[in-house]
Amino acid sequence: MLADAVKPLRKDAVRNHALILAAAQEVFAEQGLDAPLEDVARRAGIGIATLYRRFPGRQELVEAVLTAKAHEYLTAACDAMHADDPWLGFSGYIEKIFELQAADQTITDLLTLSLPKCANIIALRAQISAAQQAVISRAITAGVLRDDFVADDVIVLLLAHRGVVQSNGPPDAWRRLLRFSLDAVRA
Amino acid sequence: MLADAVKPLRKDAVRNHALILAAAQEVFAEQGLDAPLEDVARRAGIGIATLYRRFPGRQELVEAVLTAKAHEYLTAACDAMHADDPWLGFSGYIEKIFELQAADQTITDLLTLSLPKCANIIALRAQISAAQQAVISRAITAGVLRDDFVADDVIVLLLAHRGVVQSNGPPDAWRRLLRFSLDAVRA
DNA sequence: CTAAAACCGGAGATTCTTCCTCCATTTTCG
DNA sequence: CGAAAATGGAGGAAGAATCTCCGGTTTTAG
Repeated sequence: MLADAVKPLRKDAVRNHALILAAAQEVFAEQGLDAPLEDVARRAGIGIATLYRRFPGRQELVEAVLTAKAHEYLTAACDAMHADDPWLGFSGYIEKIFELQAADQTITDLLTLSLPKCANIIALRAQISAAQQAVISRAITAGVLRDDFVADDVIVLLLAHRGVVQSNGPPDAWRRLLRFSLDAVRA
Repeated sequence: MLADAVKPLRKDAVRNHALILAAAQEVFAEQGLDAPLEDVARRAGIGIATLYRRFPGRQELVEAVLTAKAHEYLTAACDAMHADDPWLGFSGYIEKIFELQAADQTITDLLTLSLPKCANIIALRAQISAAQQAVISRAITAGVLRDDFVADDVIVLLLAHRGVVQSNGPPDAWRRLLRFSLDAVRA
């Protein structure tokens, strides 16, 4: 493999690249990963053609956004792993990801969607899984989490949570579900 | 108000009316209330124009379908109210409506959607509410249901359930949520 | 400073989907 | 049988989203 000499982007191109990424984060968070790309361009304050020049298609943009999100998520899992108390670690983790998802539709996709050719997201996902499993195992060993709880249950909870968040009912209805969820899984 | 002499429909028209209704039940159950009406016509085996002649617009069709669903739902609530055991009544009710919703997307809409000018659905909904409240109150009084459980929590559970059902994960993931839900709300 | 190269933006062609109507043909019923 | 009622499918209207062309502008290098 030869090191390909990538021609450096012009500085306005670099700036727009960043603007697009930031706008995409916001728009995807609000509308989901299939939001119209025109909305992204409008929020970035640039033309649609520019967006297509920086990111050949939706896939590339989605990958960039999800990679950033994955880092955020991974931080939550690591924090939980290192918490003092096993139950606070676990429950804080669930609360945290519920909050993330309440503010950002893309979180569920991050864990459930299959991103075919995106190695770095797959790698991040593996790290998240590992940290999450540590949180779960520790809580079960400490006797504070029901012993039949498995990693897939986190996804079930996230899917359930999304159902509540996406409905247009009272904006804090999901806190009620959080409470139910924690009551349900505590040993 | 004069009694308006409604001209009787021709027998083929009556038959098609029934075919459309049956098809709409199936299609809406699978795809949601905003499924294309062409799909309904196709499943009914009739032309699109015929559908529009029998039902002027989507609204009328939706109301007809939801009215039928509401009866089904009301039956579940009444059964639960008359069950021998308060907990079995409540838990059986939740399980029943989860099953209904797993097979039929429209159930959530029935309780959450506002159907402006449809008196009979509003009436049915009131009956459902009353029966459901009886089931809840009885279970709380008997000390088998957490005493802060309210009617709106049923909607939270249904919304959560829908989130799981609509995801394209394992088709029985929702049973896991059912288990969590019942564990969470039992006193 | 100047000109080439890179970049920008938005109009608009394209495709897709759903809704709904027109009208020639078929079915029902007295 | 014949008139009235009903049917079905083609196709126009409308809206949403994707992606490209190209005239004009900004950056960069010599």
